[in-house]
Amino acid sequence: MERKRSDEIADTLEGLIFDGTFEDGQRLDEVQLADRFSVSRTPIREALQKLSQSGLVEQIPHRGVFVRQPGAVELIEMFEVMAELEAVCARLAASRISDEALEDLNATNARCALAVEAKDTDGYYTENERFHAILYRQSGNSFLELECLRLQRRLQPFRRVQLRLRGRLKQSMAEHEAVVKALEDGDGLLASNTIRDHVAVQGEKFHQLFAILKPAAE
Amino acid sequence: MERKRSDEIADTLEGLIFDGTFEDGQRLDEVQLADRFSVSRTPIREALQKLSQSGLVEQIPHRGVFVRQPGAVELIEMFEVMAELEAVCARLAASRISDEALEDLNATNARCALAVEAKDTDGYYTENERFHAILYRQSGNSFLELECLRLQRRLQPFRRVQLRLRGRLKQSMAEHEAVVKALEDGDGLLASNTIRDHVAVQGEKFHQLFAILKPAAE
DNA sequence: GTCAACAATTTTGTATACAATCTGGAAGTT
DNA sequence: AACTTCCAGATTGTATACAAAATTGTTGAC
Repeated sequence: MERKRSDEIADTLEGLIFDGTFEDGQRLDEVQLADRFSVSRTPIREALQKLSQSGLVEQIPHRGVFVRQPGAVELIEMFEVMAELEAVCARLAASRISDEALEDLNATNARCALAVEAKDTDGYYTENERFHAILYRQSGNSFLELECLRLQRRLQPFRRVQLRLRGRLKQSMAEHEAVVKALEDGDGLLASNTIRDHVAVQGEKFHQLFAILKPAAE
Repeated sequence: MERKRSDEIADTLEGLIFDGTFEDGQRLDEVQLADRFSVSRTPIREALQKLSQSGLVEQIPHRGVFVRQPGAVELIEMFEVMAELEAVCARLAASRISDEALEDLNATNARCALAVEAKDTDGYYTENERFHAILYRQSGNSFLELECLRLQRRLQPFRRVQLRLRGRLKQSMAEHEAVVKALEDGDGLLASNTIRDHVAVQGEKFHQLFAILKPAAE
């Protein structure tokens, strides 16, 4: 499967923005990037436009594109929306989910538990993402599923950071189990509230972390 | 305020897709469009990429971009998500809304009523959009507000069609008033449920309309 | 010394030229 | 006759060239 060069570049740039190589407000010079990737300006511009649509950079006509890292307030807002979207997924899933998917959720949770035991953060992270992805799918609404995946992807780097907090992994797992339990009981409201808190707490935890890290960076 | 030519083209193309000039599955030929707009392929490509990100067209590498009109199922899904997002806005707004904004909502509703009297569909539509926009804003979450506006914009052409249905305008107005009432009482749950039904019914109505119009088009 | 206007440079936006890839059909083989 | 191969045409993706706009630096007047 061949992809376009501009797509690869978009992915690479996305990574560079996520990991902080490009800091907030920095202008991304087209010719510099073209030189760096050994291509012309054309695919660079296409890549930047794609990032602009995702909200990772801001494009100002005749002035250039600038990295746009979300601030604390915006992050909290995004986590709030993520929490609400997942809550919707859970409520809808409660009446639409299949037995097979419930089984799948349990299996995923079991693998999560193994990863926690083994202190395998990466493994936990993968399974965690899978857990949420199943939930999105089981909302029975493909459009909602896609929107959730989109936002999840956007928040990915920030979710990851806060998993380091002591004891968060075990608590997170317990919350997952509570969600599955509620879904098994067909209790949409409970499932909805549980997952909302589960996600919202991540935003709050991140906020704390942010408050700690920010002064240190200056 | 100077805009880029490619942005204008994107808007124009969006309109042409909305009003059905380009039908579903049709390939959008770059050179043809370039000729039509009297520009080179470059701004055309930029415009098409933008539309691709919005989901109005699908871009298949080395094959071209194709118009992608949402089918009945996808539309219902989108309306369901819109309903849920607005429900979230209402719930959040119930505890965050300002007296001033409440006043604004009432004023907008009053103008809606006038438009209904005058059979001014366009006027009603404008005020209706404003009503919802205020609600998004009063969620107190800018990110949520933007997401709502984005989806609203996407559904715009389909919302408009279903307003023609007999008696829908009056009923819609009554629902608006019920939402404001609930917000004034600080009853987030009621406001949430009311607005959800208000939006969801639009999706259902549209579905009916779709079922009627579809056979006629063939 | 400060501010304003203007020119030079840099950078973005668009046009054109070229390369890579896909589509469709004709020719040839089994 | 059906299937495969390969070539020609068309179309997308990328490179380069040019035009328009903005930033920056300099000069000159007050």
